Amino acid sequence: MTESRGRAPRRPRPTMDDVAQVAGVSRGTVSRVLNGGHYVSAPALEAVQRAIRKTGYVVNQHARSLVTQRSDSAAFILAEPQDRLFEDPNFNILLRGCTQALAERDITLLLTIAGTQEDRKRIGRYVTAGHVDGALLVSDHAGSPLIDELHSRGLPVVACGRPLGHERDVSYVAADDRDGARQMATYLRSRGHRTIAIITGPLDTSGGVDRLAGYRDALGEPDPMLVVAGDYTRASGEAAMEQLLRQAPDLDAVFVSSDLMAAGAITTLHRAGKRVPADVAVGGFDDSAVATASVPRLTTVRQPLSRISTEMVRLLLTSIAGEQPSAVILQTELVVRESA
Amino acid sequence: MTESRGRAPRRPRPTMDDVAQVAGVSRGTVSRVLNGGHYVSAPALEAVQRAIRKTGYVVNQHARSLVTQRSDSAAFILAEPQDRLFEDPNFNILLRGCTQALAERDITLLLTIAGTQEDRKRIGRYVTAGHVDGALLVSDHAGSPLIDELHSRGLPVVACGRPLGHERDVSYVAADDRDGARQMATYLRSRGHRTIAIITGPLDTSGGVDRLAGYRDALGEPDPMLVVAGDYTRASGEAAMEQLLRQAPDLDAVFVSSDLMAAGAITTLHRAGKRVPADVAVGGFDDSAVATASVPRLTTVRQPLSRISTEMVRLLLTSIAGEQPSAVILQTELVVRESA
DNA sequence: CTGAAAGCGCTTACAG
DNA sequence: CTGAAAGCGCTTACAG
Repeated sequence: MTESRGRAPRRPRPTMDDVAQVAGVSRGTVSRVLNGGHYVSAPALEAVQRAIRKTGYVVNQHARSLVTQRSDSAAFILAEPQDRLFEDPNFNILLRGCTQALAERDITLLLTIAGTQEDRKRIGRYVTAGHVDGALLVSDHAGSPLIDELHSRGLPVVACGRPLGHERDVSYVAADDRDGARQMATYLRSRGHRTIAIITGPLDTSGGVDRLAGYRDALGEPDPMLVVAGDYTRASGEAAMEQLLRQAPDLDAVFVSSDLMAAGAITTLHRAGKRVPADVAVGGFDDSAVATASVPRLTTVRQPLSRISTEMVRLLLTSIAGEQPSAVILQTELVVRESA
Repeated sequence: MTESRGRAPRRPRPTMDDVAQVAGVSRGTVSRVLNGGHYVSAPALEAVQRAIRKTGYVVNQHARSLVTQRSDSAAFILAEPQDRLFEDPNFNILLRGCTQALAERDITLLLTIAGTQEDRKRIGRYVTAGHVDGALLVSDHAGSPLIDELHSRGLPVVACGRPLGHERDVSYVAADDRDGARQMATYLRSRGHRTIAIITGPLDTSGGVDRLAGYRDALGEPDPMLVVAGDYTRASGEAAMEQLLRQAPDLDAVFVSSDLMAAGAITTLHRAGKRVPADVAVGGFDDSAVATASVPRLTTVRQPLSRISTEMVRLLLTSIAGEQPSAVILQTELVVRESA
């Protein structure tokens, strides 16, 4: 009664020696059972399994990692203020895809949020102290010290999106942002729009510069009044659209570099009394959940996020296995709905 | 040139012995420097620090943890499908508060999402393998095996909200849900409303049952047609409101057990041509960011989430230090805005 | 197939 | 204040 209540007794955890003793075998045999059961006789195997159940043994990961030099876990590092993780459905998909792909290999994914400079330091220390075998780096900005530190420590890293300035140093997986943007811009022009503005992502990220480059490929060098940068948040989409409306009131289309910002832009347009797409056509990027939740539903560029996750995990595993860094670029696809 | 490109050389990590040799001291002295610098002479201290810098030494956490039996990290376990984390601003605040409070003690918080049964198993294994010193358990449902496993393994655990069925086993921090609900229900009646419905949270969580109990305290046993359960998501708020409108078309007020669900309920009311609060008054619970973003802004019950975070961390630390479990109940407060 | 032994990289009494 | 030594709990060749 008293035993079953209150704090669970902090009895010392059973070790492999305890299991070995109960099973009547040596510690080495217990270890072999734990690590695949090869070279173990059937009776020994069963005795060990029974002993494990009886003692409630759980391996001590620190001891194991100390000798194997592996932790069987990886870090998902989000180099953004925490709010972004919560606001942007892309991260959601990405995180889920990576978690699942790693779980299949029995690797635990630890989510860490490196929003502040201080966070980045703490996380840099954490991941380089051997806690993880590798890192998936999401949404890092050019000039961030994080990627430098991870790379210089020799930690296997895979970035999501082209890591500006580190294209040859670290592996990465990216959608073909430039081509996707080109498709969208070309489509908008083909629909008869003449004054096509762009809301870009941050210009220290590949999504920012590459989607702008694709727009330029299709439409040539734009009037500077038609270009405003956002930071991928909904609020920044609203604000950027306001600025565009002031700077270029005659625009008849806008290519927005993310669906979430596009949803924000639509809010601003409605508030200004503009109809979408009749007065202003709006194209997004991502094809995330926001695209179909938005009214009208977004014409957008689909990037294959779950495929991106599995490729990131694949590259991470090969990198942990000692391979050279490499890059994977995935196709994008125009998805036409109502907003443009 | 080739050296600076491609894969960083996987040189073996420097160990304490390397540092000791460079500094010309023993390994013990290096360890003392690392652990606070007590009982170390000034020259030795400086020599070691220089050697650490020169070698780029980083402690091997596994080796350290093996002897200290501590990992200096804790798990934040969200026992919900992943989407909930992203949708509900409460988790955001909670996570941030806990991360920060722990960072001050140099403890890293690992976020794990235990949405599926399989996740829960994997995470149970992970946290009981010594990876973390304790766990913060958020949004667990009655009957979930997770809390049993953690507790039976003797892992220090602090729950957010009253852990139904484990009130004496594990520490927890909760807002006074029942009193908050009582305040809201009393307020709604004082405003002249006569047919006051309730959208509850899941009835296998304390937030679900306790807020319903507070409503009962104030208004007595309700007509069953006035009670519908949601699951704290916005979508469930919309659906529950639709059901209420069908079951009790004459209702003139509704107490919704979370702000996010309340926002969903308002969407449904507007869609049905009802004005808020003129036709139907809506009261929320949480006072999260949703409350002020909603139109009209929500009258709601404030729960002190950041205070809850710091208390959770405090209890976790005392539990890790070996103290008996205890509970902290924090006051709630009615916040009147436009929706009721 | 199995056991004895070395060793992973630390911390921490213990002498000095 | 400092060094030598034991020991944390595992895995993995190495003999047998």
